[in-house]
Amino acid sequence: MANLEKEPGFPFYVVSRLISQAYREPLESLSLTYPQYLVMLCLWEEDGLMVSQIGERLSLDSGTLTPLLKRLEAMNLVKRERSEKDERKVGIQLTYPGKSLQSKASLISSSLDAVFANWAEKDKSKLEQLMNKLLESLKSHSQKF
Amino acid sequence: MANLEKEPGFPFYVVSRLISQAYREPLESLSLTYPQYLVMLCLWEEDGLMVSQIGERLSLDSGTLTPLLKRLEAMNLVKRERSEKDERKVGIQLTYPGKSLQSKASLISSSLDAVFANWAEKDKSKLEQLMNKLLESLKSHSQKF
DNA sequence: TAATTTTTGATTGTAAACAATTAAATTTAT
DNA sequence: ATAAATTTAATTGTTTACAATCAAAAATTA
Repeated sequence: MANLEKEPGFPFYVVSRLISQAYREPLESLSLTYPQYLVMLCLWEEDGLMVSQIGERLSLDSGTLTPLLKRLEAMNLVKRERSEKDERKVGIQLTYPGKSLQSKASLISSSLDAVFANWAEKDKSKLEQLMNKLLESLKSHSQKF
Repeated sequence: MANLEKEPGFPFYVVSRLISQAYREPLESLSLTYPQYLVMLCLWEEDGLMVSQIGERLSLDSGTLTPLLKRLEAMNLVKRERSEKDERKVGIQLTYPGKSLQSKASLISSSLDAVFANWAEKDKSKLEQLMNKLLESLKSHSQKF
């Protein structure tokens, strides 16, 4: 494993995919994918966000978000409405079913609890802290976000 | 941010994508994507691996690897040869251009150095340690890997 | 041996992810 | 005011990523 072990990015790549997989089963009850769930979390926090604002929060661009939001619209969870003031902007509004889904979603965020079950609290909080630090470092070196 | 902040998986999701983006520019000189680069790393470490063995090392299944390997074959970096002993198995051999590419690849693993430049050595090693621990925890809860 | 199960990779279909480009509207500068 | 630059989202094309299924071969069991 000499080569792969020298790649500092590799564990992050695998961990991210395994986490998405861990969310898959719990999210089936909402018929959402993991990225769709994250978009819904944004909107439950603040309804009526512009596409660009969702993109800022999730570090995703319109090439990813536009089709994803159209799928959420097709599921009748959101409405996409072009702003009248600035017709470049598209606001994303939760529909009633979209708002209602939040109650079902409260259990999802504990999907990783089993994974961390036998972890020391200290390690969990340290990892969280270092991941946030890394996120900031990466963003400050990123052109896009 | 109340909702997103409660999602323990979110930072891993963003970090992984920002890391892939950070590798994009350095990897352009090899005309490789990040996942293709990881496959090549496996093969530079051990030539002639079966598809399933690459999948184990990278936690990827054949639905991802088969088309990726066909692209590497189209680039003349690998050959795919069905085993004579067990005709279900397909061995992946490096071509001469595939082997030669390794010399150009030595610089790639330092693509994140700038990101970690002002990090304390202690934090870096702690993060690496905790990520490997998390990887093991996730794998032990995974059906697939 | 014959039937069943497992292994292995390929295929199909859907959904992200993102670079590059386009189009339209707004803002800024001249 | 008008030209140039910026913002914003959509579009296009390529590449992952993965579930589900299939087919063939091999290994196991009856």
